[in-house]
Parts: sequence; structure tokens; C-alpha cells
Amino acid sequence: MLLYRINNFNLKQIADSGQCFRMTALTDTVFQLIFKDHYLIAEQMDEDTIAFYCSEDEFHHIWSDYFDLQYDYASLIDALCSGQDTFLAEAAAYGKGIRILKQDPFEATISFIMSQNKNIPAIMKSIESLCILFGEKKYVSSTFDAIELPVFYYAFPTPKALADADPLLLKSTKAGYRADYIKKASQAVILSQINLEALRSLPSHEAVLTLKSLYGVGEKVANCIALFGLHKIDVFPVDVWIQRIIDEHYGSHFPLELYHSHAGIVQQYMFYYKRACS
DNA sequence: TTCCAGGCGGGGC
DNA sequence: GCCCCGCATGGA
Repeated sequence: MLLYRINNFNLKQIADSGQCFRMTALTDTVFQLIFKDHYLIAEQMDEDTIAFYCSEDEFHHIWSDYFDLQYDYASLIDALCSGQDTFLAEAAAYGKGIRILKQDPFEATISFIMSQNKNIPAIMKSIESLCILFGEKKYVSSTFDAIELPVFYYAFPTPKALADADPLLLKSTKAGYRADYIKKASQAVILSQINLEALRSLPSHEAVLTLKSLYGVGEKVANCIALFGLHKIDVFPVDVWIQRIIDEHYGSHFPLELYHSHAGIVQQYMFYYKRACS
């Protein structure tokens, strides 16, 4: 176990922010998280202290980067809270513990294809079902005082597992019409028609354009993959919630140019605040 | 029960 | 380019 002091980091807000679908609450303050084939339990000890139940080595090599611990969120929040935009000031103050996770690009691709036209609880169920049916079963080796760990968990499926998936079994995850999108996107990865890792080195708009070449990936899903799977924090995904905010608070035009390099983080505060308060 | 959900592809203009 | 429709299915 490793105690880490950091500001602007709230596990519950991150888990509820709709950017990842495999982080769940075990208690009010304890959360479990699966990233690729890694399993983590973390606990919010107080506002500025997190307990990571893993080795120091695993923390430094995996979770420190995954949670974006190096980025200075405080400066951004201070700027938003003291700015002219009252809606954004409220949103940033409300969601000040959110961080943009550095998720796996393939996992983000499949997860956000699955997400289309579903609500967040339904997405989480479908993703978990997908992992149980097509992911590798892993066993948890560590034990911790006072926290009861599951005996095993399922890693996110590999591209090959989903490319070869039986269509009926895939549809049993409640993927519905998205099942075909998931299978074709996975096949594109297997056949090297797209190299998701290589997109990291491209400018955001080119990465988004390439992602949209996947069948079933449109503007919104491509933006989410870029933001959460490639950590392109300048992209600004517009879903029905964000569109509603823009219509209600900005006269149907959001001044994106004011936020350029970190528009994706701003978007997350807006999304989280609007959903929590509706 | 009805409406809505982190939308997309396709077809008609 | 824009608009509209159908799509599967669970949550609220």
C-alpha cells in the first residue's frame, strides 16, 4: 500500500465521470479499477490523500501515468473559476477532482463504440459482459487488511478475441446493432488497417480523421477515443449533453478557441456538472 | 409506458 | 453539404 498526497484528485468523481467504464465503487471511499490486465484498489483517505493498494513499482510504472498525476489541474481550475464564464466556473469548481485518464486506445475504441445511444449504467453492464465473455480470466494475488478482494477479474478482450467473436455471443452483451461495428473495428486492428498506438504521434485532427475511417466510428466517438485513449486533451467531444449545454448556456455556439490546448478537460467539467445537476 | 441515452450509416435532396 | 430515418436495448 502506498499513500500519495495530491490535490484535485477525487476517486468518486473520476469513477462517475463517464470517461471509463471499469471503475466501480466497493464502498463510499474504496474503488476498484481494471486497466488492460491490471487490477487496482484505491481508497480516498481524505481530500488530498489517496491510498493505492499496489506495489511502489506498479504505481510508478502504471498508475501514476494512468491517472495523469503530473498534470497541473489546479492552475486550470483556478483560471476557470476566476474567469468570466460563470457556467464554466461553477462546473470546474464542482468537478475539481476529475482527471483525464490515460486509457488504452483499443479499449477506448471498443468502449466508446459500445457507448453510442446508451446511458452510462447500460454501457458499464455491456462492457463488463464483453470482458466476461471474451477477456482473459485473471487471478488477484494480493490481499489487504479490511478490504475484501474478489478472487478473480477479467481483462479487457484483445483485438483478436473480438475480431473472431461469435456474432450471437457478441450480441448477448446487449451490443445490439453495435456488435457489427465492434467486430469490424477489431478486425481492422488485427489486419493492421489501422495502428492505434501510432495515432499518438499525429496531430489531433489527423488522429480523429483516421479513427473515423473505422466503420461505426463517427465524429463524437472518434473524439472520445482521441481524448481518453490517446490523451489528446485538446479535442472536444460533443454528445447530447454537451450539445444541450451549448444550446442552453451559449446560444448554440461555444467559444472553443478560448480553450484550445485543454478543451477536452474543460469539456469533462461541463459534462460532469450538467449530468450531476440534471 | 413513454422517453431518452457520451450516435452512426445510409439515403434523399 | 444537410436532414431524416432506422437501428437494439436498458434506465429512469
